[in-house]
Amino acid sequence: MATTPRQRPERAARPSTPSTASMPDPSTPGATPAAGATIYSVAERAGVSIATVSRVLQGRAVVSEATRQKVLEAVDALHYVPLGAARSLAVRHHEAYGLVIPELTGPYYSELLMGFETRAAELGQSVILLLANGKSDVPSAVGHLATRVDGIAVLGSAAVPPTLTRALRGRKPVVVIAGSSSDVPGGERVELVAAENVHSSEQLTAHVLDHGRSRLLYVGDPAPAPDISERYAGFVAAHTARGLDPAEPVRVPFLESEGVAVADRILSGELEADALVCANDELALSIMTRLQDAGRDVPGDIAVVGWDDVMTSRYVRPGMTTVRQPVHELGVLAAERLHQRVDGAAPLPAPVVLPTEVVLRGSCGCATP
Amino acid sequence: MATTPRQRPERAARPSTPSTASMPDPSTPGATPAAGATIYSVAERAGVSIATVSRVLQGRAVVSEATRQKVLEAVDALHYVPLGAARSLAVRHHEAYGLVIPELTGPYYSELLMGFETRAAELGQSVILLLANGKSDVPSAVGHLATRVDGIAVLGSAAVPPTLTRALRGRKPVVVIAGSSSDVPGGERVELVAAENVHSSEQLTAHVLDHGRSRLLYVGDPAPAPDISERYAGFVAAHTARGLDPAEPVRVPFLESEGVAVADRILSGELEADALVCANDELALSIMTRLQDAGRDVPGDIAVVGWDDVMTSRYVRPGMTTVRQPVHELGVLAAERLHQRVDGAAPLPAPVVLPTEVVLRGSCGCATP
DNA sequence: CTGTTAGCGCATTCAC
DNA sequence: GTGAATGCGCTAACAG
Repeated sequence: MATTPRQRPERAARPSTPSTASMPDPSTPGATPAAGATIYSVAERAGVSIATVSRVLQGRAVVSEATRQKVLEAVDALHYVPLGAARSLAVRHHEAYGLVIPELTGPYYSELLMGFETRAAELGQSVILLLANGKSDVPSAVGHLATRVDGIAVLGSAAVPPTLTRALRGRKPVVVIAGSSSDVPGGERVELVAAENVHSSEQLTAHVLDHGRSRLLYVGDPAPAPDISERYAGFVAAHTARGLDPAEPVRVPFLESEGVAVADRILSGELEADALVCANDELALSIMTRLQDAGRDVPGDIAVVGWDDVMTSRYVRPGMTTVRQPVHELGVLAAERLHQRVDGAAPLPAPVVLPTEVVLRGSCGCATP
Repeated sequence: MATTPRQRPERAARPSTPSTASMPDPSTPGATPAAGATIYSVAERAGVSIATVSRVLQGRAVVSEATRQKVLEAVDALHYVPLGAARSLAVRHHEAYGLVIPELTGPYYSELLMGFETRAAELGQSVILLLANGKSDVPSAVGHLATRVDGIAVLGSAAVPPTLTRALRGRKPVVVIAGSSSDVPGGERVELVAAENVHSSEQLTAHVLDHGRSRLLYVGDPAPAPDISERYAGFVAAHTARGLDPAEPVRVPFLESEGVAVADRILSGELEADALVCANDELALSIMTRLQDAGRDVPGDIAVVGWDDVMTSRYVRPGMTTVRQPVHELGVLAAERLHQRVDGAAPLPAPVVLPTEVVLRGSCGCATP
């Protein structure tokens, strides 16, 4: 077979309108052409080459207004929807970023995702979401994700980072959100973005101590999530700074039901404390409510503080003292960094840390505003 | 140029290990090969054809254990990550579904998304998320999305459906979540999945009337969201059934700040009512709290009920009477239907409607549990 | 301003 | 059980 000009097989185009389609009525319904118009069919119908079709669709190169119109007309007459995969293959970019988070309960992940998606969209990137919880084989799920994105953002607490960063070994840019440096095996090309934890936790704990409390308990398991262990470190630091002895953390999962259980252990006398520093608001809220229902006075008998400033924290009485993180900004930042990296930028040598804000309400002992 | 067998340009493969890589130590770090291993480089390294590589990676066809190992070895020596776009182009499927929702505040969208992602993942599909709010040009964003997915699920209240379904005209399967039949212009190939609204709203309203209330107000704008207008229809129906005259809805956006404003209008006497049926919990909660802060007794002076059963509704006192929707299931269902459709199934003729559940707590006047 | 021509990397018949 | 060849639909030089 000699080198003949590429002959596209005439797609069984069975024109929906008989023939003289000189001025087709676009509003005519039911005129769906076979299926799968391609750049070739559009080009043919417009009487131009595929390059021209590509040009007007891309809007990059200059095309005469006349041919431009012909192409546009053909495009919507045929209901042409370009095949993203073909474009991706040609431009050698997926134009998509992956985001891996554990789940989507509470405002934290949602805000993160919103920030990420917003910025990604501005940058012309799609976002493919992967929820790690409940996936039986996370590594392979991540591997599959890597197949279709230019870069991946992972939440540090997703328990994926180690596996992930190893599996990808510099193959794709990765940014770890709210992770710790230990997530980065041997200086791989991984970046970190996070909200400040240690200092604000120390500050919050000190504030509670300033209220005259002396037997504080830290509630929540620091082990699985880097940010939580940082918060516990702050808790410890505040104690150490005054020569006090910090208690071991009460290691429970971050569930409302676990909060109730902790409250019961306090009510039964098993746990003793005059203040509770909780790993997040869900825990703090469920504990406080249970305590109150049992007749305890918060903060009179016992102070309770949380972390995240969820909506409920504004509605309960007393209001929940907590810490607000710039979660949305974290998402934005992650997308931004990913974009830089895909563009060829070198990974930032040090983690980017965003400031947090302690929100004082009544549950810590402050005069309720 | 005669038809010579396709000569792949030897990728500048500068082998990271000198030569005799007979038994390469996989743990050796820093051995990242150039960049972008392809199926060709893997094949070459394994001494097989690309077809064979494809076979073992796909796991479909039968390959001898020996060659299988060689391939696998080459794959991870080269850190081969297949290019999803190339696969998509070849198999003529994106293996991805799009989900279009307005935003991600509150538990509703999150649960929906979780359900959708979970089911999609089980079906081997990625999910590309598009948040409509804040996008200046939603139709084009959706158009771009259509470029890279096999099907799209849209939230009825996203205000996209009409544009969307028109723009896609049967090009891709679409399922509208919590939309109304009016979203489906002229019997296009669009499906509807939704939670029941009219009946449960009527039931909830009747319950409030049964508490002896007579001047009910519906708070929230039914116009933009089909599900809200259905709920208002239920509100109306409950009144009509007893020969009562339903009030016009108090048309406000679904924001806490708006709830506060509504409460203020009640406190000032501008609005008069002994019960408030709110379009969602956020509204109901902000109104109730404001009323209480001003000294009003809920439900004594005025009853308040919401919709969605958010977390806060369990924590406030009195507990918020509300309606729980099977949101997660809605997401699962949407993914499921999309998959069926992509598989060639015909669109379901009638909407699939999932049952909801009225949750009675104290804010309606019930003895608070 | 427009058309021709190569690939992009993978899955997939066919042969063998 | 394995290899050679072809095409998926699009972008991007390169000519004209």
